[in-house]
Amino acid sequence: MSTSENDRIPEGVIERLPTYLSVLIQLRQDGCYTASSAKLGDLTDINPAQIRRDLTHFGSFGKRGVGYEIVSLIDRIQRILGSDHTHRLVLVGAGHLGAAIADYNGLRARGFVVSAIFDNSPSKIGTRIGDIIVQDVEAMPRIVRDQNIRIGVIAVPPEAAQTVSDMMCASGIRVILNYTPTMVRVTDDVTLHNTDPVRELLHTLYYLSRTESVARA
Amino acid sequence: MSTSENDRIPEGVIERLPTYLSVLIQLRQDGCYTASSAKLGDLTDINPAQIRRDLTHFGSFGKRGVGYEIVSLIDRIQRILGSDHTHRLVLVGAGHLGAAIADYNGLRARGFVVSAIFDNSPSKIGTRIGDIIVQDVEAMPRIVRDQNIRIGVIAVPPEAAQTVSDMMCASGIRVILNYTPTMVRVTDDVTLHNTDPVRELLHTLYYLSRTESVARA
DNA sequence: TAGATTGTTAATCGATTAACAATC
DNA sequence: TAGATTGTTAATCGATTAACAATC
Repeated sequence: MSTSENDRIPEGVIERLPTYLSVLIQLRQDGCYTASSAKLGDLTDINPAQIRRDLTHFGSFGKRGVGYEIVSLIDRIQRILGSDHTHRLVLVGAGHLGAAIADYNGLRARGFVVSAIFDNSPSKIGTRIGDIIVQDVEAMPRIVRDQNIRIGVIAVPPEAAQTVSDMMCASGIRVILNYTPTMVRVTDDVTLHNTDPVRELLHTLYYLSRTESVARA
Repeated sequence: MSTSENDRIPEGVIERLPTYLSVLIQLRQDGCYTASSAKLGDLTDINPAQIRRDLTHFGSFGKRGVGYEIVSLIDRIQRILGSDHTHRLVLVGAGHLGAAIADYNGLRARGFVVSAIFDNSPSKIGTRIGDIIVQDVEAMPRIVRDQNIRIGVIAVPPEAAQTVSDMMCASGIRVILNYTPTMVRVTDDVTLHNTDPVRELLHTLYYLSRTESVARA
């Protein structure tokens, strides 16, 4: 019964890997060469034992008495996640939110390339965002298929989210990042990730009222 | 040992409440009056038993044989989360992302009001976003204190995130929503929520490569 | 009453953590 | 070698779920 690669990996582990990656990249930029699980734990608020255990799901990457070699661990995690090569994505919605996503340099820095931007408004179609020309959303399915693109980002008004999602599912998109508050339904072979600022605010609000009750008491 | 209110509530429960709220609001808009845990489970992909159990942490809101009365459950959850009244927030960063957040109607619809928008660029200060005039970020601490605002949203370039976060912590902000990829450090009395599109993409990427390996096999 | 669905228990499952031998 | 830190085990902790009696 080996430690690595065989078992199904808990979702929590996968969720933490990008966090490790962020911290490691920051550490390397700060000039560090190695990092112990204690240091990573301090920076991420994750228990060091858990970090070590998470990593052993994929192999043993550290040196006892030393820690983890940052560059090589970055490389390992990137390979695990599949971010060791470039991924193209399509973006639907050329409003402020779409523009914010397209402008965001961090995407390219981490291996994501916005291949095309779509909108359905004649006032948007034909305009540029960065160096990409906004196209009619009707052209999306063809481009997704032709270029074999698997990631789609939804940044349209909430009413249009389900329609766009349906188009993406039908076109062969495999991962959807939905920036809309609408709870969209997707086909079984598509992974959906919702990001709703309001839902996040509501969640933190609970803790806000809690700490204030405590302060009152 | 009563069922309600006393025990510490698991974080997972609190994370799911906003999801229930979203679905309930959609159901009511669709003209429904009651919803069973089975129906909610279907719409949220959450196990019905878990939904019932989550709710009993706070009381018993359903009618056996009938389900949950939607309006009253919405009301209950809003009270639990503290979203039964309006919350003001400040937004720092008047770029595309800031504009997208400020423009977003869903905020107001769920009880959040953008009280002020700040930037540090002379080209932004004095311009309007919606009906709010962008102010110099230097004015932020005073306004937060004077208006007793407890929620801050960071939508600035990554390099500036820690500085803005520090200012917010020092001003008395209690909840920070960070839309920057930078992992900021906050004081102990502040709740931080990070939203990084790249981190979310990386996370879903893992499942992408997985399903494709399976397809190959 | 009969049918439906909750609230709740008890069993399962899985994730987190402390501890330590292995080893750099 | 002595000190440090990993990899890994075993114990703990908590969350999920199935099942069903209570009850609308």
